[in-house]
Amino acid sequence: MRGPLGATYLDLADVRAELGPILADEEVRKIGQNIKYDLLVLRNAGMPIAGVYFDTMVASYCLDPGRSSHSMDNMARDYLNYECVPIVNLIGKGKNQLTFDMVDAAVACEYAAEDADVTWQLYAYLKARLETQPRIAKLFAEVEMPLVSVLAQMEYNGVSLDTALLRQMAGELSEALEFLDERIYEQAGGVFNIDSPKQLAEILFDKLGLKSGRVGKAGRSTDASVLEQLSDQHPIADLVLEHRTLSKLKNTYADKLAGMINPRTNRLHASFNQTVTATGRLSSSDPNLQNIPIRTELGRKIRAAFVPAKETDCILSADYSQIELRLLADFSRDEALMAAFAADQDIHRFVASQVYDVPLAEVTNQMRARSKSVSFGVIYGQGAFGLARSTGMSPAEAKEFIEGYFARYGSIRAFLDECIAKAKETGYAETILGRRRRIRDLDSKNGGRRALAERLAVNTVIQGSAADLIKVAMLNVQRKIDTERLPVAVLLQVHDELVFELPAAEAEEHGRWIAEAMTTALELDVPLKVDVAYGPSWLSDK
DNA sequence: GTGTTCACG
DNA sequence: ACGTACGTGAACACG
Repeated sequence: MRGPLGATYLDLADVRAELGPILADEEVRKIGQNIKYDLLVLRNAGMPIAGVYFDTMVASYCLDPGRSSHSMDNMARDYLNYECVPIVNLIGKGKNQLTFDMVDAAVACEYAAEDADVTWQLYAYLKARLETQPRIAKLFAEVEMPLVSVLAQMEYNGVSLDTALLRQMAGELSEALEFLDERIYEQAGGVFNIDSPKQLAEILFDKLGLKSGRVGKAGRSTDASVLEQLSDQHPIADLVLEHRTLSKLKNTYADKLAGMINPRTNRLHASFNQTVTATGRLSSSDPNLQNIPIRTELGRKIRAAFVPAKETDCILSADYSQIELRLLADFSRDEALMAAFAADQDIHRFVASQVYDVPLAEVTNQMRARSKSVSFGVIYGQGAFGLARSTGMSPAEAKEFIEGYFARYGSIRAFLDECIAKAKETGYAETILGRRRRIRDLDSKNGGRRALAERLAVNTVIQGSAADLIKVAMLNVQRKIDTERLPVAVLLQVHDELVFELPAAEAEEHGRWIAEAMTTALELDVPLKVDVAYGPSWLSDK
């Protein structure tokens, strides 16, 4: 057939008739590069795929999650010593770029053939490498490959948004910002671009003569921590902080989200990326739905716009409680910590009572907050300086507190040391399911680099194991939805949380099995806990 | 394209 | 003396 540009192209009905049955045949194993994309494109073109077997992008990620790119071109260059024909040769670039369906079929065929050939060769190469690493091969075959289809389903589901609410919020934010603009210009004695850190620094530190703090490559920092320091010296600091908060909310969320709704489905279909992070976590993009505000009252309201499409449905969220600390307790086998989780104690209160050596009832809010900071700090490998900064303690106090913490939790110290020792010995940090991240610089003579490597060795084990856990949970949840044909749609994964759309009348019932599926995803010696909340939007109180 | 800033877990 | 908590993605300014 002839297209609008005179190019020949294939008729969709012909393609569907020819390829549809093969693609739908479970017995015909599918090998591809970034198969999630094909799953979505072909499903939307009336050709659902079964028998998803081997994704070269996902295989490469399992073998080396720290690699900067798992694109076919990049892998072909590194693994096959082959330079692929750049797609720009076919479609050009910039504003006159074509889409692939506008390319003449004969030209497209040549390109597609290279694509298939290179993917096949990558498959052979990656399969052989996987065969030398049984745990990674198992992780790939039993977790990551099945997850491809789950993520495709999530992306296909998308999420419904209350656009009127977003518009209203954007309007209110605009008004508040205009008001703030005027007051900032007043305080600054002139108009400037508040969004330009460079111009803002000139106003603050040159024109108004405030004392500058940290300096970066591009000049004096104006970030939130600096502005907070300045807030008792000049009223402009708080105004700028407020301006930053509001413009972030407006530009990144209130204005943007509605514009990304697919007019065909009336829903927002983000990407959940499986081959991006070094630790095994997913990432989300276009838009990122893993960083929707929650920490402040105002920002949190954005979540009210994440709604079910039908009035009879609801949004249900299920999140792991203290997942990383539970893993830390399990890995370190610290008896007191394990007992505290077994008894379902408020873990930060419990730790505070032990470190300060006071009865649970006498733990103050400050004691609890400090213990919470240290526990998080442990997971990230934080030192006394960092703890001091995050709690407001003096560095000496912080140092003392950390010493007290490890005096009480010697087995945690031992676990951290073991993570580092293992990584030094093997060159890898390894998660509960055998996912491996290469850790360099553990022997570096540069103290800073070595310390960073040690933090990575620890953090990767914990963060990566939590990622393994929720991936298994997602597989179990989607499997049950499919086999029992339940009216439940998985919408989002936010690292320790899954978000669903389901009939409001059945929320209790579905919440029960979802929590069960999540808590039993992996067998640990520490009980896992999942909090479930549901309501008319993602805002729903917990 | 890079740097800064800030949203999340 | 040095930097100083892990993992992400996006908007904006600037050259």
